[in-house]
Amino acid sequence: MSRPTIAEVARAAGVSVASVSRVLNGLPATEEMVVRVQRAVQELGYVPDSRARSLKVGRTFQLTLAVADVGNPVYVTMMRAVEEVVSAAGYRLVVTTTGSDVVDEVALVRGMARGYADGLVISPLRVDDDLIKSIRECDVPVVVAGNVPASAGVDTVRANSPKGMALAVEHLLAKGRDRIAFVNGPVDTVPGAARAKGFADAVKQYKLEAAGTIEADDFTFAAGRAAGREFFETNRPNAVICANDLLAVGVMHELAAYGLAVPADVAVIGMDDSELAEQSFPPLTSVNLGSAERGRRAAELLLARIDDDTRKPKRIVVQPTLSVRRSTP
Amino acid sequence: MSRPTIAEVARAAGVSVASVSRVLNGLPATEEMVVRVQRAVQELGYVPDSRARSLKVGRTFQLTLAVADVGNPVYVTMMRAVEEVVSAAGYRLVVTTTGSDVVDEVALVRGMARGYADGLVISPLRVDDDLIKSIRECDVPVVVAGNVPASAGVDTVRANSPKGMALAVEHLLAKGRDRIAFVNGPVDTVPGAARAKGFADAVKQYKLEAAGTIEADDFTFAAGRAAGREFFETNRPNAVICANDLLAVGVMHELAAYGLAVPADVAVIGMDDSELAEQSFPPLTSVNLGSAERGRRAAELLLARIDDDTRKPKRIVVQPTLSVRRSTP
DNA sequence: TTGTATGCGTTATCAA
DNA sequence: TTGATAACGCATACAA
Repeated sequence: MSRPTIAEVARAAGVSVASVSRVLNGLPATEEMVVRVQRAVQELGYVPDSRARSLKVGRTFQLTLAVADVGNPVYVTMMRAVEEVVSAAGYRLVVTTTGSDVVDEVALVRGMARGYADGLVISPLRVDDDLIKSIRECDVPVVVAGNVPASAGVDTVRANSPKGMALAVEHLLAKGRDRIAFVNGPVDTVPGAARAKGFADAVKQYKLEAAGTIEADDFTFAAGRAAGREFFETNRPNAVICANDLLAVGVMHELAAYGLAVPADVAVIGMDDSELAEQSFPPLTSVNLGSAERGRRAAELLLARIDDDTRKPKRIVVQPTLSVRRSTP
Repeated sequence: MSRPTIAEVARAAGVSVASVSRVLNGLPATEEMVVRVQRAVQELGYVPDSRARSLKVGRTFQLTLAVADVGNPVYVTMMRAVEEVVSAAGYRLVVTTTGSDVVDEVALVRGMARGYADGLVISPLRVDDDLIKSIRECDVPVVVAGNVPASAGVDTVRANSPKGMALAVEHLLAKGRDRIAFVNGPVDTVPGAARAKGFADAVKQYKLEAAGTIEADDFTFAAGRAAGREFFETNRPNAVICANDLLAVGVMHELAAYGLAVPADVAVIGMDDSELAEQSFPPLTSVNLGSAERGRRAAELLLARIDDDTRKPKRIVVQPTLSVRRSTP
């Protein structure tokens, strides 16, 4: 015996399928009707089929969050925030990993047309015209957690990297560190470009002589280590800012290998203020770019747009703060 | 104008909906038919609706992976492995966080009856009769990544914690550490109970005098720190084995706070061999309980069972290895 | 308030 | 090989 349908419940309760549906969805019904239906539901162990319901109402009550790398702890933070908001609104969250290739991102957005989910929060690592186009043409609402042009006409919520970079530089200068190096991720990515600009701005504003910039191959721990190796063969900075926490932890490992103490010899600042910042040793001073708040607001924007698709696209910017820990003096 | 349906494609191509469906699903058709349909599909930008398809074929081509805590890096490893297998088989993966409460796990398994997904891999932290019952009664195939009784009649793939614990103890003894402490997670959890038994066995086998056992409140970094604090006020072990990497990193932080050097004063071994083990400082010697392989095999079992529900339940045990890093001499 | 009947978009069965 | 048509399980417009 397979799963009972609403028709069998109706038969068992001696009422119509419409009445069963109404009771199940909390629409007006007499006390007796409610009792009869609920009893039948109970007895048969009836559970509504979400597939059929989805087809009928045109919604899956499922939302997608697309991130580049589930191994990056910043996405854990963001995921938690998004999950909290959407589940409170009665949606399930589907987390998808796109990888760092933009064609996979485009394929994902295009695939949304199949109706897997009612909406999408995407945090794209790389953005090109194809991606913007696919987002604009997407059948379901999309919110970008990241930076795309206003012309894309889409809700966005992004971090303020330049401001965050300024916080990091100010902190280091206040602690007397003036030879500041910068380890970035790939500059052809959205966060990479933003961090690069932020660092350049800060250097100019504070009239620093930048003690070298290096572009790691990726935003990962391994890339951070490799960058660190390359780095300390050429420069001798007394501080280094990294584009995210994973890179920073990688660099710290390499510093240790070179016998340099953190923060005594070299101060290190990460970005994202992820759980890893707290767990690393020494605990990592990190720029909190508001990943939790960005996730929360992105989810809220998505829900709002699902509710009303005519509203004007919002562009939210979340301001950074600095979480000072022991990797800086 | 909204998304085109198969009927509109049929009209545009001047053929029947049945023919369109056939072409789209690669069933036999004449060359000309294929061309005409594909052209119409192209022109209209038709994309099949997965909701309707799901209702008709009774499958969503979606699989669920349920884990306790997305912040635990061991699940990242497992998730990656599962994702790889299921996506190769044409399924999307939905990752769900259950938290550590068994009633949430039961609710999740029960909810599968709604037909959200075609199968479930669950890695339960706590197991009770309700959960076993819900798994046995579940409408879709379930594979347990963890330890449940054979009487549950379900496919399982689990780690060999006792063996892993033995590896850790042997390694420490070989390095001359004889006062070995143990920081476990909650013993009312599946992994907690398994680790506890494993440590007790190893202590007996190697005739150790255990230098204290402590039960942390959770399998988290914060709980590890708290456990470490409590610990080093009472005991002075020269080695400590932790039930997972997060706990181990927490304990190492506390050791540093007490001015104890790792591994010189105290050797530390974690379990799971997650990415965090590599990233921690010093890099953490960790028992690899085969989380990647467990994920892979669990996914394979699930696919096999979806394919044939009559096959006899398999119980796979994955053997551990030791990843030696610098937190041990 | 309740029941009847229709349709959501697709696949599958059956005749042609 | 192709076309007409009946489901899949549910929600809802409309009638009673």
